Amino acid sequence: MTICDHDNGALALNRQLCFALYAASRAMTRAYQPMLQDLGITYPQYLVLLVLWEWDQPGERDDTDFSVGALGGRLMLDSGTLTPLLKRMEQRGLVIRRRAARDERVTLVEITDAGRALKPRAQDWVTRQLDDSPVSPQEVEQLRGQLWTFLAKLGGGAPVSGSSVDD
Amino acid sequence: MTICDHDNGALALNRQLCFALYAASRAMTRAYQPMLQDLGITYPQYLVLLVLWEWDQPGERDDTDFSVGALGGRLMLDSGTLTPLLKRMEQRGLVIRRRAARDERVTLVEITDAGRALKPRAQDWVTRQLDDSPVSPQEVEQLRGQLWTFLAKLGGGAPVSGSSVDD
DNA sequence: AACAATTAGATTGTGTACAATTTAATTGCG
DNA sequence: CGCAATTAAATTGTACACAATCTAATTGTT
Repeated sequence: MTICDHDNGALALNRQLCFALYAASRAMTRAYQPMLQDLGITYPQYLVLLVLWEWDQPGERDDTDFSVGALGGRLMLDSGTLTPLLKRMEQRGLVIRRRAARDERVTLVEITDAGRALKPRAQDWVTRQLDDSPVSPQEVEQLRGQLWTFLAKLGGGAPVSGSSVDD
Repeated sequence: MTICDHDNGALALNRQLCFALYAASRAMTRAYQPMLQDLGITYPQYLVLLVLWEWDQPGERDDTDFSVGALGGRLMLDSGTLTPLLKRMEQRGLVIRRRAARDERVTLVEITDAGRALKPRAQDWVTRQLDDSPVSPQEVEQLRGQLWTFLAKLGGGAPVSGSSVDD
């Protein structure tokens, strides 16, 4: 039983980090569904809001940097994903899209009050989850750290580049 | 600088385990692209093949268990995802789909020789990657373990259920 | 100024994910 | 047996991902 002569070697599914990541990522998305459904948004839209909420702090940045490109850089998503996603968010009144005056190629993304209004609700939910999570804050912290270390070595792009190394 | 009065608290993007998982999973898929393109398959199709290659060992299981449902259980995917994916794999000659004789509701999935032929090529690539990876085997192992621990606590389903706890 | 090269998004096409519904086969029970 | 519940896939509809291509605006030369 413990002897596995059938040589799947490096290819055993359970041995694959890639599958563990894939499964864990989808399980995480699933775990967010109750909140997302309550807020009426999808998971990637929620990630967009996380960025916009950060950008919405007074005097954080030059307004001209709130572009589709900057958003994509932060989330590592390209325009093929973000453009339709942002259009849907615009239809729901969560953001406004407009061309930059100084460079008409650039589309600026601005959060609306309706978008801001979702923040405390998300915050409450996340805080509540962290409180009665079966996973300890230390475990979460360690896993998150390892994932970013791993991502950096994959050349996938750093979690943040510069200003707000806030934790 | 270390004081972040703009209270994003629990919602700072970089603090989100969910985003780390999401980004890492997509980065991993990206890392597999060269091989996948070479084999002419997609990432989820590759995961299906990993399962089929495991099932393809002599005397491993009852044939009647090589169903869409069993595949979905292993990969945590439902028929809405698997059915079209398997149809595409069938068109490329990698698998055969047929109804089970004993229960016509069940669709059995069988690997073909063309599907088997991809295994050594994948194996070579994965082995090569592990060899000159910037991430040590210990790191990979630890991360993988933590992800499964985490997944189990999320209630996402165990990596394997029963027979082949082979590593 | 003129024009090739670059850049930022948008578009197109393919392939997942997954909720919700539908269809067909099987099971359980009176 | 007969039929309501269950079960397994398939289907439908919405929303990502991402490669490849296209379009329009800008820049860097000469």
